[in-house]
Amino acid sequence: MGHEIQTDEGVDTREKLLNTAEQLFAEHGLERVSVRDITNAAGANLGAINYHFGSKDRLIAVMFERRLIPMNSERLRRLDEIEAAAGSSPASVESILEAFIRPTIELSSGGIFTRLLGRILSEPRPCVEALCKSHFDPVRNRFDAALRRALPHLTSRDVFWRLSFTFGLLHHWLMKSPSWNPEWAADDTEQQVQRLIGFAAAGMRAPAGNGVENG
Amino acid sequence: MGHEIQTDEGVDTREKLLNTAEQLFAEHGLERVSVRDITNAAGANLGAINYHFGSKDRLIAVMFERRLIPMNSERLRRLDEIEAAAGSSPASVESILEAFIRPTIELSSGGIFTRLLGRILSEPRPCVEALCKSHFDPVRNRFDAALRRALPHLTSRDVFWRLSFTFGLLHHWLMKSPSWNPEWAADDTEQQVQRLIGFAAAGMRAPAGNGVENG
DNA sequence: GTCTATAGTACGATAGAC
DNA sequence: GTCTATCGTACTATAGAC
Repeated sequence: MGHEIQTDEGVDTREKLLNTAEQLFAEHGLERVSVRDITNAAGANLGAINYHFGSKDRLIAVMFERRLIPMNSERLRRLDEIEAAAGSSPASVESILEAFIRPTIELSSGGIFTRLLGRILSEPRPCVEALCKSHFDPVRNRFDAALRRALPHLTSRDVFWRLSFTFGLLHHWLMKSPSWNPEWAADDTEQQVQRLIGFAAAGMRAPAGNGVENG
Repeated sequence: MGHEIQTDEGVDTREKLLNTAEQLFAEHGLERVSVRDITNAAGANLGAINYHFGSKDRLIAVMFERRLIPMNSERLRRLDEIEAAAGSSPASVESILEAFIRPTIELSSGGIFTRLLGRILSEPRPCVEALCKSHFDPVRNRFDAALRRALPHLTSRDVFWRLSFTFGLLHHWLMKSPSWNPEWAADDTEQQVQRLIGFAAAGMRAPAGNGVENG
């Protein structure tokens, strides 16, 4: 890795630690990357993470929120926009799903954060589970409500499940998109978005289940 | 579902270690559970895992394969069966998906293994990634071929992606089904299977993407 | 603000008594 | 086959020189 002659003018240590942590965590997971790994790769000293963030957990929280908060804001902004445009009629399923999915991909910093996000959503680290829940629950509730309006023939339980499945396929895509299989990287971003939306929208519009009407 | 009064005669130490490890790993992940955690919870001594399995990695492999191998065999057996029953015409999308999904749930040992499987599929532990790949790739290829026959108007790339999305939503369901939200547990097994199949089949049957015909 | 040294703890694995 | 004691290593976090 490069020698930084002038650390002060390029990227400061704190920023460099965040970027390095993001890449290492995305690749190897939160548990298998130590603060030593990060500080070494960032060209900083061992104490740097504790000086700048206080602990490994707080570094993770800062690294996570600096991208997730703008992403969720953009999701909600887009949803507000399409609902306003739709006026009194409900927005289409496709447009609602697009409001969720497109920011996931467009605000992912070239794919690094998509993988990190996929990783983090699966990790059992206690400090992270609470973080995910607090950030995702309000967003989920907003999209759930929008989809209930778009699919009034479904019970709210149907919508709940189908939204969960949608998050699931997106989550899996986040984890695997860059590396798993060469074919994953063959389409461009726009094709990826269209494939995700097309599949999820069809699932959302599937015929309602038989007899389970307790939503 | 018998209770074994006599630990010495009912379940031997090796078996007890496997069962205890399965539960702890499913709950907290492979990295955050130590061999000490397992031997303590199993009422065995610290050396037991190394004596019976040689290492933590080998314990993980044995624990994983004892359930995954029968599960994959059953998936392939069911797929063979429905393809034989369909004769020269292709099997339906729903029946193919059911052959994959139903063994996942029915051979999950009351939900413990579903969560462990979901956990393990996300973990970056090197020994596990190779294990997953070697067990899943042949099964995936068989189902991919069956779905290409069932959906001849789709390109093979379309089928590849849609199958990936299907694995994704199933993976997410594996991870979250028991605990995440009280609503997840409200349906019985048969309803879960039908919801999963209904959503995935609709996604599989979605209109083909526009202009991307390079499969 | 940067760096070194190190405290204090937990880990996987092993040796050897029984 | 079971158990205890322990080795060597790696970790997070901190203290203190510069």
